[in-house]
Amino acid sequence: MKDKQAAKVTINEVAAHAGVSKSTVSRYINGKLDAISPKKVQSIKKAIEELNYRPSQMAQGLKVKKSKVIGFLVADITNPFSVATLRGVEEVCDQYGYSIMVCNTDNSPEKEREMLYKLKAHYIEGLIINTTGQNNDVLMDLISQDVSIVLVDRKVPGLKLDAVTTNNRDVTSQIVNMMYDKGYSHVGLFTEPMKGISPREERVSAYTEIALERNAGRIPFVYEVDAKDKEALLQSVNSFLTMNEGKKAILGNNGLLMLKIISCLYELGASIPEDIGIAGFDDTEWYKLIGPGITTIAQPSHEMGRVAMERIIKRLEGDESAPQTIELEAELVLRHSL
Amino acid sequence: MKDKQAAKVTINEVAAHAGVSKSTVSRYINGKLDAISPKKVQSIKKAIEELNYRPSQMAQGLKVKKSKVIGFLVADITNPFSVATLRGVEEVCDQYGYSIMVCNTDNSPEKEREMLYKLKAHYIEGLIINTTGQNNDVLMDLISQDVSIVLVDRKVPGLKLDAVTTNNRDVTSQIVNMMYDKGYSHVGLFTEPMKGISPREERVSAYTEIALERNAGRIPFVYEVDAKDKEALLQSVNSFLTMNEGKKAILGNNGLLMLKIISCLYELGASIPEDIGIAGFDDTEWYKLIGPGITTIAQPSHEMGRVAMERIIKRLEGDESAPQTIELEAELVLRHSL
DNA sequence: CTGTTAGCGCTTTCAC
DNA sequence: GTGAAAGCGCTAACAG
Repeated sequence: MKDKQAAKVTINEVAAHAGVSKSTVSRYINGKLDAISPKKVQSIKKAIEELNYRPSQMAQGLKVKKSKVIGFLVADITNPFSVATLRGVEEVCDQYGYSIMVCNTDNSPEKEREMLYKLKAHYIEGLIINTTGQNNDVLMDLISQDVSIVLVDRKVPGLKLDAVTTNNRDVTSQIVNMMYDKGYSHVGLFTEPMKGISPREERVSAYTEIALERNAGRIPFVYEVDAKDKEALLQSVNSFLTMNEGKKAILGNNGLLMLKIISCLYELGASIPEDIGIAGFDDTEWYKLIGPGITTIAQPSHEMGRVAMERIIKRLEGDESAPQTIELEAELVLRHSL
Repeated sequence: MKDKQAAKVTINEVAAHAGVSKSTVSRYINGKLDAISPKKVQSIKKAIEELNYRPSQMAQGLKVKKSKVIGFLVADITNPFSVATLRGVEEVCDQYGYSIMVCNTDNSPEKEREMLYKLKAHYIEGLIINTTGQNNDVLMDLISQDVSIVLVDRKVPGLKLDAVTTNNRDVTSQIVNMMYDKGYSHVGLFTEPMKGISPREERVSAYTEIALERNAGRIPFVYEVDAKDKEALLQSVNSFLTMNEGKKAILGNNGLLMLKIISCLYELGASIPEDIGIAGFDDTEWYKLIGPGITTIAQPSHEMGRVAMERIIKRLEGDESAPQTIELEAELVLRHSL
């Protein structure tokens, strides 16, 4: 390590420099200006500027049990949906002086658990989480430690927590109906394993309901696939594509999966929407540039992040009202893939 | 606030529970096991498990001046390039028990400065930054505070810091040459304002050099545009497109810009590569699905994140060698947009 | 208004 | 081996 390390300036130096006690400096820092004589305010201000002093979050935090950091725990930060949400969270964090600690879980409950403990050790004040649903005990522990939690996108049954989600059921019904209206007799839903993940389940359930209703007698086509298993996915897509009847369309359960499905379609030489229609969830700017433009359900992910963080701020400010789940509206973006 | 708050379990409870002093527990936590009698090791282990104890990072940090957090400061976390890098950083952070604090600067030097101070207040041990280059003083201050800094993607002249970059010049020359080889007589480079940002400058300079060499007498076509100003961009693209001579191709300086340019091309009804060729930097999975597939220079962004973080770990472990810039190889991904 | 004092939860000499 | 004590940088009574 370097030893020419300039000692960090502390409240003591400021106090000495300004000729006051550190309590007074502390008061100044905490904005209790009207409890300090104007001249001292001036000298403290001057000292702080000259020394370029910044209070240590660690020391402050240790004392008041407030770290000014909030945790953002998602399955995969690489997912554009998560990034957009993070952006929203960040905007309001910034506004209130909070910092964000970002963690990936890769949908692994064990990793999630580890991360939760890590975040706890950092005394996070709030947590925005896209949970696997397998660590409710740790979540409860965090709650008892006074950290404010809000679930984004995924709700957890039996966990009374604030949540911000989208109207998955409605919007799924809407698009599935539209698909049938457009004359697609066979609409297949591709989804990653549900594993109790609420938005996936809601979409599947809404789809199934409409499929049953509109397509009497034919079983709904739900393909549960692993987006990472390219071969298997290709198989599934191909088997759906080559069923020898009807006009077909695929509904993809999320953006990442859509990407894989479209790749498969290209590989199989199927053209959109002539050979097969397709629509999905999430929206990225790229969607409009792919094929004829992909019709999709755009989630207000950025907004979800903002709302989630605002909820946390409210909680931190003392709001004790019952947990609520805020459902934001997803938007159907019509392009030409159907 | 809730008052049923379960007190956080501290080292004292553990000590009491295990019937030892807190010094001994501290020794245990810090792995000095051979300095503790085996039976005490057992009882401490048991106590920790039963109480589900985790040492407070804040308290530890305050004492040893190590927060176990590293800062990740980028212009725009929404940029896929940044996300991939973050992912890489995260992997190695995880491995060494570090947490990441993520901040956006939006390319604003003022915001960057604010964030740097914020990060400093959190006693970050390391910083991975994609800098505007306008806050070298704060960076130096951080250095004097013993935080290890590594620049990613963007180098800063005059700042002797570790950096990880890509071989922009080489790879740009390569692709530009290829474009001319393919018979494009007019290749235009579209870039966002250079403002001293090294990769942009390097690419423009490499392009200019080749353009001059291969296209004697014709001035290079460098369009400096604002990716956010849709109208102006459309203008520029159109003016290049409608020059009434030669076979044309565009080279876009980064992924975000590419997206906008391709949109413009679609809007103008130009088809790729018949009416105009195009190639760019960065690579996202979507590139292969757009038009005929976009030829691009894929940066090893994930790898860059890993390498950057590994560099920090080395520094933190005491490596005092001279700052080095590690240049990773970008890869030319040939598809059919040229 | 302002300084003194006592910790926050941990690490680290320094004795025993 | 192990505990007592001091202190990291800060805040929060409590006097004055």
